[in-house]
Amino acid sequence: MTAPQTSALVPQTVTEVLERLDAGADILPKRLKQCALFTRRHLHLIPVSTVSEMARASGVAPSAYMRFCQALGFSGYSEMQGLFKAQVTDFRPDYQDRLGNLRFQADVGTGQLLAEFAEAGHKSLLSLANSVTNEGLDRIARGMAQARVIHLIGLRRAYAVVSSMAYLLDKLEVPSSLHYASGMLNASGTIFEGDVVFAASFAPFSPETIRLARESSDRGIKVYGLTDSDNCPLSGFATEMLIAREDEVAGFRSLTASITLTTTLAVAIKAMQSGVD
Amino acid sequence: MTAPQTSALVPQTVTEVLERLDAGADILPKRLKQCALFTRRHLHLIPVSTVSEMARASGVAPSAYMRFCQALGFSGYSEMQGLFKAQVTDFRPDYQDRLGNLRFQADVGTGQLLAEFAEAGHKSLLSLANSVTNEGLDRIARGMAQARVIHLIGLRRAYAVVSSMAYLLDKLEVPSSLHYASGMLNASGTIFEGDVVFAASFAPFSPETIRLARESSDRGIKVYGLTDSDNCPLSGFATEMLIAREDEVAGFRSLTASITLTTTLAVAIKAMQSGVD
DNA sequence: TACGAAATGGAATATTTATTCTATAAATCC
DNA sequence: GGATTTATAGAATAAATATTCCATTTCGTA
Repeated sequence: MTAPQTSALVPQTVTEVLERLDAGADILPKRLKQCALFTRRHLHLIPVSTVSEMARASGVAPSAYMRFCQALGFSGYSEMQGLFKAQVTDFRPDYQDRLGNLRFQADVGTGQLLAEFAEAGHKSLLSLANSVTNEGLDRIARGMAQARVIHLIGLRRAYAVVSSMAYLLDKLEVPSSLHYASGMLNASGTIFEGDVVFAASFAPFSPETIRLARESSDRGIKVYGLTDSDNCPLSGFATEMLIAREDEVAGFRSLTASITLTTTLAVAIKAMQSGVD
Repeated sequence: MTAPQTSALVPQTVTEVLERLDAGADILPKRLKQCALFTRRHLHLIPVSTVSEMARASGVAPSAYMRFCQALGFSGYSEMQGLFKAQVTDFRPDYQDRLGNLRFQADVGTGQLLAEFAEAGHKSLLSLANSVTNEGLDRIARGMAQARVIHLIGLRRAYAVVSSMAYLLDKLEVPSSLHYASGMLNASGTIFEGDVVFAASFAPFSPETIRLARESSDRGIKVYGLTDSDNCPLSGFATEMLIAREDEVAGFRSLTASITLTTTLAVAIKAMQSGVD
């Protein structure tokens, strides 16, 4: 075994790069330390950037960044970039052969599954624009912006949707209240005139959600609904409905379209309350 | 109002590219259709591939792929690649800037806002394929599939993510436990050997999440992490990390990539427990 | 402060990669 | 079925990018 060189061997994994980056933070000279610092926090830029870009972003000359790569053990930038590009390239080597049968079964790997869900997400987002009209969304945002308090209701699959909305509305300082399952039986008592209800319910529809929304509606409270189906019970009495269909993979659906829609809605509500628009 | 030309203009968004790709599938000549087909399913490869690579993967000559880019409305491959690289390169503004940004661009309508969030969703899904490797996801699914109980931890923005995962795992009959904020101080007592922890934490990172995950890790429990940043504290001790970056609109982010990833993960875990794969 | 060693930035060079051109092959129309 | 347009693949060229070299500066040490 020869002298304990700091580098010598070419890093083979991202983990190894990280280790050398952290180790080098102390011993590297000024400019190279700058490179290490920036690179450590922007690893994701490596595959899509040129040396010059990484150098400029790190605040050094291209040749300095070059020496930085070599100090890490690579022959140059290309070799380092190759390691990071491989992360992406290895992801799906032979997709085209399997087009057609996307069944979630034995021969389908995990990466394939992710590719399928991503694809389903793209489709869901594209169809979102078709089912949601500009004016409808605008009316809903306007209606909800005038509420004293926005009551959010959603169970099961819809719970994540309304809870993300609750988080965002809270951050935006829009008064809202997230109704949990346990408190729903008598939640009616906390909903007053001037409030609005935003209820999300996907097929098969939770009776509790429907009931609470209907009770509110009966008392003259405006109810806005979000669903994934044309025959949602909410549409029988809701002031206005939103539809977000999710493409499915092997019978499973993500929440891409729904959460994109509710996120938009929350931001639009805040925008209107701020007097703009 | 003039007729909406199919091409002519340079696509400015991923959404537009997707639309033209889907439209062109019918009208394009043979080789260019091959390009469209492959590219549609491998959008994430564009930023890290050369024309030759994309051409070879599509089964055509480089010059054919070149014409394909031009048929889409780009001047060439570089221009198309630039659009996809930009998504990674784009700089994310700070938390404090959000309301300011919102007011600044509030003259855009609600429908425009939805289009922007949809576009951000497309980008996030593309970036997901860049940061998650086939093998990494596979290892994680395998590791979590062997757990006695999966403990889900996530606060604030990450809460919706873990709660949707909890719902799905429950439906799939995979033993899991969702940890809420209030119970987290002594939650350590409910996590035993043979369990695994799945912790989600986005910048700025919740100390509670990190602490509970670290405590578990110190006790020999396997911890898997989900974050949106290269420098998440979890990566210091987690067995394995997942990164899901979300593109943002006016400083606001949806949860498209994160939930797509966790949905995939849940289904993959179940698949492994069922003995397939 | 003066010396040597190490580090730096910009310019020169080599390599890779995008793009265009052209001859040949299909497809389409009359 | 021949003529004309359109598509294709490979070779030639142009552009971008990585890499090296070297004169100059900076740093550490005596």
